[in-house]
Amino acid sequence: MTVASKTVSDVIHSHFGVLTRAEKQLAESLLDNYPVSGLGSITTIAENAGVSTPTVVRMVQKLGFKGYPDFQAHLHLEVEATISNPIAKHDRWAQNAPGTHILNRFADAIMSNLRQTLTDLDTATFDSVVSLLSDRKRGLYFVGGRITGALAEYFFTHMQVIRPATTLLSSNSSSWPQYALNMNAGDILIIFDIRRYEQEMVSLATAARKRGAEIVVFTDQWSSPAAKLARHAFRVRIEAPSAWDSSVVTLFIVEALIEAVQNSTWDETKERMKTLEGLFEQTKLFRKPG
Amino acid sequence: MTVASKTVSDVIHSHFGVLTRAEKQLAESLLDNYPVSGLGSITTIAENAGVSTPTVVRMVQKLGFKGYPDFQAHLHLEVEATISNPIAKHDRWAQNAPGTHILNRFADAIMSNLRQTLTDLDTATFDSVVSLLSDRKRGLYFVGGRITGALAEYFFTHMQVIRPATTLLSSNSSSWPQYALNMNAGDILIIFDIRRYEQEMVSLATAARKRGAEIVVFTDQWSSPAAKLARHAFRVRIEAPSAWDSSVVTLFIVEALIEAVQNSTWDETKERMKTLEGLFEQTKLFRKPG
DNA sequence: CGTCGACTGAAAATTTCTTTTCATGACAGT
DNA sequence: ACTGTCATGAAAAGAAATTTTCAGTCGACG
Repeated sequence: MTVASKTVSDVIHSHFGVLTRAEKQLAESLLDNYPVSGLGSITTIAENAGVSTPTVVRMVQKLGFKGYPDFQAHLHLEVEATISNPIAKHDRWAQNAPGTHILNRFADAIMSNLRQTLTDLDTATFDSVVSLLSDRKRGLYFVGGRITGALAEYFFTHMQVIRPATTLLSSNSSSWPQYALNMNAGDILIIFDIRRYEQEMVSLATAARKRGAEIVVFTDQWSSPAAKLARHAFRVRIEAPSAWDSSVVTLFIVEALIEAVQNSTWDETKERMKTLEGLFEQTKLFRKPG
Repeated sequence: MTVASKTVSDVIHSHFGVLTRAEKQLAESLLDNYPVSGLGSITTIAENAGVSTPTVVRMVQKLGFKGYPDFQAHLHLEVEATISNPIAKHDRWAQNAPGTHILNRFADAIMSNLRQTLTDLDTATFDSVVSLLSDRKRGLYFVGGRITGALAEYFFTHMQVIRPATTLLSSNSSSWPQYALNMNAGDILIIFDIRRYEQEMVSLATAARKRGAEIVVFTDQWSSPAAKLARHAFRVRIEAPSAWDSSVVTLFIVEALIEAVQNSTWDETKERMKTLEGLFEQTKLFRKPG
């Protein structure tokens, strides 16, 4: 008999009628807190159900599995399907792109990075950072390195629209001490530092901490040394089929943060954005009169 | 040592630094598709990671577990927490109520954007742009708007490492005419222009065309007016569950281009990068003597 | 009341998994 | 070049799990 695409739960239900007393007892136990209860060894689940191990073997064979390992393999697949995310199953990308094309390979890598990053990412961390960034009493300072400078700038540009008191540090580290000097207790320093890590980031972070600033770090899975000084750190997967690291997932998180912050302070942001729109229009008029 | 309430994932991360090569390899394998990948037997996961079973045992002990069964028991508890308690830490990718957290909704949107963009994208266009950018006889000019300026800068920073004759135009449009004046026939102007489109982009593109430059445009699905003047245009999906447009997929294409260009001119790029690395090192020595 | 058939778990047999031991090879420091 | 340290996996030893065997139990039915 084949168990094909039906879930283990389905199979148990459909066979419930032909099960014996001890087997029904076992089935109940398995369905209770399904499918996690089937994760352990045959001994464990036999004990939990209050039956003997041979009963387990007989039942899974009656259900159509080859043996207990086979049964458990099916269960594992189900757990995986339950836990793992929707983006895991991306079928064919661009049909016109052959499988080996760089675009496809890149897409695969980015998918995997995104999936892993989100798996590791604690939503509580994310939410905490959002509320930190939403607090208008705190000044925001953004800094990035040679490559990540663009990300810092992107983040900064948006936050500057959303709220006041945002500053972008030049990517030239010699000016950093002056910025640190201006920081007040409760201010936030957002650091982008992925390998190869910049030496001066640690000094900057230390100086900021001394001034009482909170630190949020965007780094890679191997963690910048500056992350040790941070209140919150985002460990992003950055590997790509390339000589360079990928910033795509980092940008993803930045954009999600932007939206979340904007959303949490919408009432205040709304007016601000309207005013700003007006200013932009005015600037254009100044430059192109008529 | 106790591993108490920290998740296995946390423990792996916090120990990542002290892991050896094979152990890191194993850790990667475990974190990939965590926590499901740790469900099988020690033999299975060792095979999946391409390491020996003793390595597995040594690592889990190094992580503070009593042995593999202990390690797996913790993992099982986490799986249980994940599945049976939707509000638990791992509720992202929510199985029952998909897309409640902003991260989920963003991920869905980006996935969809990426898929659609790749479906619409002609690989021939991509490859043509790669060969244009790989041609060292052509000068490269990058320009972006208020928001997209960061993308232009990111692209520029990488290309500057890979090849000579790259220029980043200031995002202040008043200086653009001077840059246009310097362009030669065959040079390439890479424009980032997504809604709301910048008026001056068309003027710049027109001026560049007059000088004989080729134009490559990154725009959105509604197309910047500058795209009409372009040799090649990337129409990227930019919609996000946000008041802002998403640049994630644009950055994706930029990174793919960077890799493809680097790859197609690796022999020349190699030496160049080595020299550059040396220069960076030297700079550091200058800044931090001793 | 006796017989039969089916169910069940104890225990043995078997298989698989986990842990330990140990030889090898790589590498840093002398 | 030598030496000691460490990482690694093959293989053996040990432990546990899985499957099979088998005898005891129970109820159905004559």
